[in-house]
Amino acid sequence: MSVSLRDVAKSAKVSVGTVSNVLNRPEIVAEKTLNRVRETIKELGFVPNGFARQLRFGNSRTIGLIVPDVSNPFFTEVARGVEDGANKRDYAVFLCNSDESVAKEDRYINVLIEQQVRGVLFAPSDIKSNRMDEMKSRGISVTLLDRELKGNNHCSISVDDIYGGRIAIEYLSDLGHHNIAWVCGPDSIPQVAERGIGVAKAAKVGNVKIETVRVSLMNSAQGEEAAKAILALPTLPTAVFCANDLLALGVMRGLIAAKVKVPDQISILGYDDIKFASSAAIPLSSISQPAYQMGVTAADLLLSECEDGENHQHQQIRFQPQLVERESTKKR
Amino acid sequence: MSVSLRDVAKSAKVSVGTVSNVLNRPEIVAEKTLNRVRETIKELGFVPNGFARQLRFGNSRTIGLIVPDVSNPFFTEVARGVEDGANKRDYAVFLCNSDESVAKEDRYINVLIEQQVRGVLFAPSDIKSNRMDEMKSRGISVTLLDRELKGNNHCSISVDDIYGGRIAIEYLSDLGHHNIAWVCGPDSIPQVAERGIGVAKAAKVGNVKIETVRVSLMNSAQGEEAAKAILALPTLPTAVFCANDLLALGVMRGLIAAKVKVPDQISILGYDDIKFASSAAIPLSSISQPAYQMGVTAADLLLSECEDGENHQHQQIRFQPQLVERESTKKR
DNA sequence: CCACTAGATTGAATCGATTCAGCCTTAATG
DNA sequence: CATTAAGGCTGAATCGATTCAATCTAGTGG
Repeated sequence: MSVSLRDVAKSAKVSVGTVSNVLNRPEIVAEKTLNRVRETIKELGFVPNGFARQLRFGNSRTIGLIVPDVSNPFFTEVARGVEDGANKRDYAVFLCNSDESVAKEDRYINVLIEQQVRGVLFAPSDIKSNRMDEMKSRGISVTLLDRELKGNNHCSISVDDIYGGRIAIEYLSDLGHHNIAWVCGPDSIPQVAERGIGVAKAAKVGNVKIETVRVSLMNSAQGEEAAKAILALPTLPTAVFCANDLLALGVMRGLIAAKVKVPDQISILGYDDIKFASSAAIPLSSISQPAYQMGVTAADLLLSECEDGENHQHQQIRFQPQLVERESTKKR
Repeated sequence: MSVSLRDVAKSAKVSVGTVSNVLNRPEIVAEKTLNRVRETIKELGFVPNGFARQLRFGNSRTIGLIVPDVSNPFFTEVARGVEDGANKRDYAVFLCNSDESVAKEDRYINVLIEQQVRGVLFAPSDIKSNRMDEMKSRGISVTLLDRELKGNNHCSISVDDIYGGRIAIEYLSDLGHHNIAWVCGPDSIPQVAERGIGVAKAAKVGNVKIETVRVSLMNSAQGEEAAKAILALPTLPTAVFCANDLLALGVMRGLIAAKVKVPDQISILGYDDIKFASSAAIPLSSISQPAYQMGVTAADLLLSECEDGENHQHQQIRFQPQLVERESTKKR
């Protein structure tokens, strides 16, 4: 069925060792032999069997990527970045969606161990998971994605959500808004909680009044609900900051439906800067996370850990979100 | 570093064969031995080395997924479906982005062959690629994604884009629109060309006048340009059908900016039904493709081909897109 | 007490690429 | 001509799990 190195050797009338050398240390093989063997390889369509190679080496050129859900736009971009970063170094990526289920995560970790991946990029749903140590002890490097862990046992890539919340309020405050609605989901989502902390901090410093409007799900339908709640507030805020863009778009729709002029009467600021933010009716200002770049960096970090081995220094890289100003926010 | 089956055997004072039997055919091992060996396995934290097993078996439990770009919303959903479908059968998925580059595709195909994947889900940028046959000849099943190939050598999963174009125009025509602008990208994109064929067919039957507005890129900025072009038309159409949702959102923005009432004066219909379509200022009516379902089905199809072997019947599955009616379209 | 059987266990051979000690040429040097 | 060195090349041993023919053990029946 499949052509083996031995077949090539036989066909080219050299030993297996020589064929192997042609592949891995061509410089020590005589020109003539080199060409002949290469010819034969092409002729037979030989591709080395990765298993055998990896069995010998004891490690592969693959990594695992465990995220809650690739179809979440943030992770889509991260995944794309990871893939590019890994590809650059000639690694292949296993895509694993955990759906926030620890059980699914566990199964995947087992699969990845069996596949002897070199490392894992992991956005755990439960940070307390002890399986990270297990992977470590099996020689599999682990880099945390979008999470951070106390101590210095792992590399990690995360976003400074507190900072993101802070610059959002600072920006709105600079525009002259001192009465702002903060539309967010449940605090059980760490990102929401952190952004909220940033909001509170900046509000204190800037002397801004914050009205918190909490919804259960962070989608645009709930955003419309939030708009209603905002309109029912005793004093109408002049700006709304939403914990994500979908909420913001819902709020926008709700406000426009109620004949509120955006941004003239109320400014709206989102979070995430999803691709469609700029395509909205009124292009949405948003806090952007460098998701793609995070993915690339994560892959880089993980693979350098894999390849440096002992003398690797764990790093905690924290990305700063950035304000993207569009048309949904305006000076008061 | 890593514990091998041999280590377990030594520690439990049995032969390697017995340990292997404990793992794979526990029913033929004596109760007492079974327990002792299992104990030892747990004690040493032994996990079998997948490479060795796969080297022996000659095949893995992995598949490859080659798409132009996972961050394209359609493929994001497909990928998610594929992952779920594969996971159900205990397969892991390699994610590969080709960026429409044949060279990158080629490199990935080599990687996948090396990894001895069981099968590949492939959305080739160039359908004429002969590497599919090569994979076949290596015993790797190939299922085409979102492409179809004459002949009956491959399974394939695709969408009936002609049908999609047709039902779009039929729907608009039923609403009383007989003067419709068709906003699309270059015909070199097969999907665009096919949707256009459907449009033309339905127009002929329904006696609808179609104005084609062609743009170079299918994003929302170009959609705004298209809106200008539409407004400059000698007779203003009463509906606009766009080749994808981003274009449609751009058109929507352009029309609204020009004080055209949507949908009262002009209806807008998109294509793809991206997640964000329902969150638009005026929720966008669109032609929806069952991307997630396509992914699941593709994985199923591929894996049943892998597992059935000889007696597998190639199937060409064609999904029908569906109209999703929202608020951007209205009876005239 | 032997023969026979079923059940349990063994361990060498296997998969395919890599490695490395050692062999074979050739060329250069004394 | 003998010696040495260097460059090429070889092929057995290796990685770890699986397989299967061969061996061993205990139990039953004659």
